[in-house]
Amino acid sequence: MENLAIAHAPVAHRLGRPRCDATRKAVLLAAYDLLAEGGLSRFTIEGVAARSGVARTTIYRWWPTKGALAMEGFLAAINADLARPQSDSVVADMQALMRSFARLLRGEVGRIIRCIIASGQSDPETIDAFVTGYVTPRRAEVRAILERGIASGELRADLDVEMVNYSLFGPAYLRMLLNEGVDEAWMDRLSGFVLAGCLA
Amino acid sequence: MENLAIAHAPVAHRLGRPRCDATRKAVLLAAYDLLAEGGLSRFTIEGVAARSGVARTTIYRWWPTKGALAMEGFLAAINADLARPQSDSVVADMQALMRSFARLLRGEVGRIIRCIIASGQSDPETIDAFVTGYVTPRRAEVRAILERGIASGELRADLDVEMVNYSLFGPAYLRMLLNEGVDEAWMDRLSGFVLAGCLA
DNA sequence: GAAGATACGCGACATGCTGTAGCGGAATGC
DNA sequence: GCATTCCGCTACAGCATGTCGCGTATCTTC
Repeated sequence: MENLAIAHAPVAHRLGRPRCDATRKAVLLAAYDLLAEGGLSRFTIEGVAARSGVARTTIYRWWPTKGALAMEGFLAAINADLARPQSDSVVADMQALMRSFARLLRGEVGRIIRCIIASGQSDPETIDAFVTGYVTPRRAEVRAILERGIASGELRADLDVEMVNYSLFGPAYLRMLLNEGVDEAWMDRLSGFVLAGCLA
Repeated sequence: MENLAIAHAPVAHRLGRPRCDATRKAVLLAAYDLLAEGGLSRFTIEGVAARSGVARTTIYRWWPTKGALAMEGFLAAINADLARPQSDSVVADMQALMRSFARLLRGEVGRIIRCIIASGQSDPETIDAFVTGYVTPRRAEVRAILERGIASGELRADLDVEMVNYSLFGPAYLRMLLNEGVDEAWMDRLSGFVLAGCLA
């Protein structure tokens, strides 16, 4: 809930009344809740205002678009709930990570990610924030695991790490967005398929 | 423009004035145009009504949701513009197909697909229609190519065809949705990576 | 302590889209 | 001719958006 120096940073203001942090947090929490409960359709700035008890005009003052608000509410709420196992086998670690990602996509967070991607299609800045604040860090984690595997000789030395990343996450996102379901069995099948081609 | 017995079929009406097909086509064309021009944000039923010259109430009578209208406008307009090469090499064929898919995603159709996926996130029926009317047929084409490769011995006999499908299209969709760009060079790299693991 | 600056809540307003309803005219089958 | 259905028109209520003042609260600087 604290990793949010992204926008509206405190800036060590010099003049005037400082921004009320309780208000800001109430807005972000309400945004997250509404997102998690009702999806994109029920997510409105008016709704966030009503739920948070913050004046609607205040929200308009600080967040430029609905998407930006949703994004920040999301980023403010996610705690590192993705498993980060580290065993002898990099393949096993990746499979565990992808299984945990599948659980994530099926739950509350998944619903919010869908909202963000959806509203980002008509608002590039939302997508940028999502990529910067969420996707890129996750990719870095995967990259680290894979490079560990390369270093240990478990994986091919000439492995295209970025493509492995895409081949694992791309299908998962797609299945979620197309309502095809992201269960652990399917995810195992996918990671099995992709990682089989990565072995040394 | 004719493959549309999906909804509102003619039904060989027995009584009353038959539905005006020109009106229906005008609506679908306007829907497609608005989608292609302005994206999801500028796509409204009111806008479609204004552009098509059809009364707004008439549109409400025939299309249940905005998403359904967008979907049908899209499906009514796409002609088979995906390359369907058939050479000696299944790998080359797949690479050509994916390149052509990359071009598609970068163009007008890509923008519309983004709209459909976006509005589908708060409207399951839109996604269903998209999967049924677009995704599934395309998957079948890929499956046919891959099975040809298996039969000819070019590809592994135990290949998980469905996972190849996902590994190729999943990343492409994801890159498009995340505004990362789907250029042919990247697509070649992806298909090269995936198909390398499919060889016999 | 006073002045200036900023944050917040409140009320109001214009705008646009949604979704529904009723009416009248037009086109069809019986 | 008649029932039936389609279509366009007008109207309406509802809701969300985005902006504007205004009054008040809270902070820094002098």
